[in-house]
Amino acid sequence: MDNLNDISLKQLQYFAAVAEYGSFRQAAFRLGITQPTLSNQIAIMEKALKIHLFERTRKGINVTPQGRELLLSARRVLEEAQGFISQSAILSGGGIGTFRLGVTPTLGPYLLPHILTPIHNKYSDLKLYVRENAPSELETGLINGQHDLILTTLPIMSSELVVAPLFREPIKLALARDHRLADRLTINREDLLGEPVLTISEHHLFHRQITELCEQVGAHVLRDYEGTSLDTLRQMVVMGMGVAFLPALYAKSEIRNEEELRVADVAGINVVRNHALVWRNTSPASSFYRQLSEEIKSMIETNLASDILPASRKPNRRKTIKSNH
Amino acid sequence: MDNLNDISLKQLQYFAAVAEYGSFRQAAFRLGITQPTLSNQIAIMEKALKIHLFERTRKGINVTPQGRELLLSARRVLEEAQGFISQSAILSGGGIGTFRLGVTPTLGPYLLPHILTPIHNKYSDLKLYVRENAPSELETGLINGQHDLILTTLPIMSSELVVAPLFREPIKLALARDHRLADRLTINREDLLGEPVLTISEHHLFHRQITELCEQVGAHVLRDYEGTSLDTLRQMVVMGMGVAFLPALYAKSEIRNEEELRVADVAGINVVRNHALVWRNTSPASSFYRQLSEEIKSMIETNLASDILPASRKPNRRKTIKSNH
DNA sequence: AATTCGTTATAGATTTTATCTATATCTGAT
DNA sequence: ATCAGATATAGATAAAATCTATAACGAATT
Repeated sequence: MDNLNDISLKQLQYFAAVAEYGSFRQAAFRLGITQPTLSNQIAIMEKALKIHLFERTRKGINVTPQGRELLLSARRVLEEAQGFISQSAILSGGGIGTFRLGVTPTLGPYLLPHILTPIHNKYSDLKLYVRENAPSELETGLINGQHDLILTTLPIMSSELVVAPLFREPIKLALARDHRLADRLTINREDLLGEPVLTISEHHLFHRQITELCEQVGAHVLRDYEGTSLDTLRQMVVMGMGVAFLPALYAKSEIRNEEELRVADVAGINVVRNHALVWRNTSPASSFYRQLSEEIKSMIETNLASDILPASRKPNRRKTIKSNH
Repeated sequence: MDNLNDISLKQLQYFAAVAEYGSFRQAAFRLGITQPTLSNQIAIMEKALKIHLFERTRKGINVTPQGRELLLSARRVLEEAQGFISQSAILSGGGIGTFRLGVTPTLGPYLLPHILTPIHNKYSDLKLYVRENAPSELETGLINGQHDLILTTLPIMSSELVVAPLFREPIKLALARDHRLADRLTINREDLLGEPVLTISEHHLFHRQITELCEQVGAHVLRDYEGTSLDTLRQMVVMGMGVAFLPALYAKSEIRNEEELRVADVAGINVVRNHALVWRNTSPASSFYRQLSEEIKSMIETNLASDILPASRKPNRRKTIKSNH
C-alpha cells in the first residue's frame, strides 16, 4: 500500500466519523448514509491499509492503537482538505487572487501610484504582483504565461492577445534651465532643427519612437550618450548635455524643481505614447480584465485629466502577426 | 461549494499533475489515464468549485491566478495524505503503535522495570502508555475501551476478557528489626496468632486478600492504621506498629536495607497473588497480545525465577459474570 | 431457557461515477 | 489549404458506491 489512489477523502471522513461517534450505526446516521455502506467502506479501507482500524464489539467500536495513530493523520488530511474548500469558496467570489502584472519601466512607476490605491479600495482581496520589463519582453512573457496581464505601450503584435487601450500620454521636451529655448512654453518643430537630443538605451521601445520623431523634425540624436533609465536621462539634461523627450507622467512625477529643468510641449507633431492593458484572449478572467481596464481608464481620466489624452478609438495595432513559439 | 464530498483526492492529484506538466495530454500520460478522463475530471472539479483552474490554449495550459493559489492548498492536502499512507505502511508492520497499558499500583512499579527494557529491545517501535489504577477500575476501564490491555491481579470476572496468566507472586511477611520473630527465616502460621497486622486501604484488592489471610491464621488486622501505599506500610512496620504482608516483587525492589526490616516467608498457607495480562476478546491485536504475554512470562521466569512462582495451569477465575454496562 | 434489543456483517440489486475509445473542434504553423 | 498538436464531446463500458433486506451475534431481559 503505497499508492495514494487506494484511499479517498470520503473514506477518511468515514473513518473519522466512526471514531468520533463510537459506532457504525450512529456515524452512518450522522453521515447520511446507511450502515452497510459505512461498514463496507471501512472494510475496504482496512483491507487496503492492511490495518485493523476498529475493534467491533456488541456495544459499538473501539479504535485500535494503530487506528488511533492514523486518526491523527486522517484529521490533518481532512483539515487541509477543508482549507482547500474554504479557500475555493472565497476565490470563487471573483476579483480575488494574486495577479501577475507586467509593466514597462518607463510607465509603471509613474502611473501605478495613481491607480493602485483606488483598485485596492474597490477589490480589497485582489493583489498585484508587479514586475517590470521592456515591452517586447512583456509581450512574450504574457504569451508564454509568465504574466497574467500587462500594462504596456502599444503596438502589440500578437493576435492571441486582447488589447484594451487606456490613454494616450503626451511626450514632453525637457530642457536645461539655461537652454536657449528655456523660456518658451511651447516649442515648434522648426525650433528643434539640429538640436542634440538625448535618449535612453536602444532596447526600449521608447528609443525607437524618439529616433523616428527626431528624423521628422531634423533633430540630432546623440547616440554616444544613451542613458539606461529616464532618471539618468533627466540628469544628463540638467548637466546641459542636450535636450530630451520625456513621457508626461514621468515629468509630472519626477520633475518638480522648475529651477533645475524646464518642461515644454512640442507643437505640430504627433508626440504621444499609447498605453493599454493587455491579456491573453484565452484567459478565463477575460471579462474581469475588461472590467478592470474600464475602471483604470476612468480613474486616469478623473485623476490625470490635465496630463494625458483619452485613448484613441482604434488602437494603432500596426500589423497583426502570429507569434511563433 | 462547502461540502468536502464534492472533491476527491484523485481530483486533487490530477489538478496538481496538470499544473506540473503544463498540459492535459502530458499529465494524462504520466498519470496513466487517458486525456478525456483527465479533462473530464478537471471539468467536474472546476464546476464543483465554481472556479476556472486552468486556461486552455492550443499550446497547453496556463494555471489561472485562482488556480495558482488553490494549487498550494491542494499540494498540502496531498502531502498530508501521503503522510497518512506512509504512516499506515509503517503501522501495518505489526507490533507498532502506542498501547495503553493499565497496571495496578501494587505491582506495576516493581515489575515493569524488569520487563520494559527487553520488550523495547524486541519491539523497538512499540510504545506503552502506562497508567496506574486499582484492579477493579482496570477491569472496567479495559471493558469500556480506556485501556488496550491491563496487567492486573486475578481474579477477572468479565467473560468479555481474555486472561493470560503470567506468574504467581509470593506474599512475604515484613517485620521490624527488633520484632520477636525477626531472626526466623521462615514463619509458621501458628506464630502469627494474635499478631497485629498492618494493611493498605480497603479500596485495594490486596486489602481483602490480606484480611482473608489473617482470618485463616488468627492474626489481628489493625484497621485503624491502614496505609495508602505499600511504601507507607513499610515505614509503619519499621516504626514498630505491627507486621505487614508485602508482595515479593515489592520487597525485592524496595527493601534493601536488612538493618531496617526483615523479610520472611510464611509456611503452611497459600500466600500468593496471581497476575495476568488481560485484553478484550474482540481486540484485533489479540494474537499479538497473546504473543506478548508469552514473552513477558518467559522474561519473568528467566530474570525473576528466585522471586516468583510460575503461573498455575488454570487461572482461578472465580465465577464468570457478564458485565452490565 | 427463550426472547429481545442493539450491534455489525453479508448478499444482491441498483445507481452513480470513472474510464475508455472514437471523434470533433479549434488554432497556430507549414 | 492543410497539417499537427492541443482540448472537448459523445457514447459505451467498467468499476465502485450505495441501498434494501436480512443474517449473525452476544448481552440483557424475561
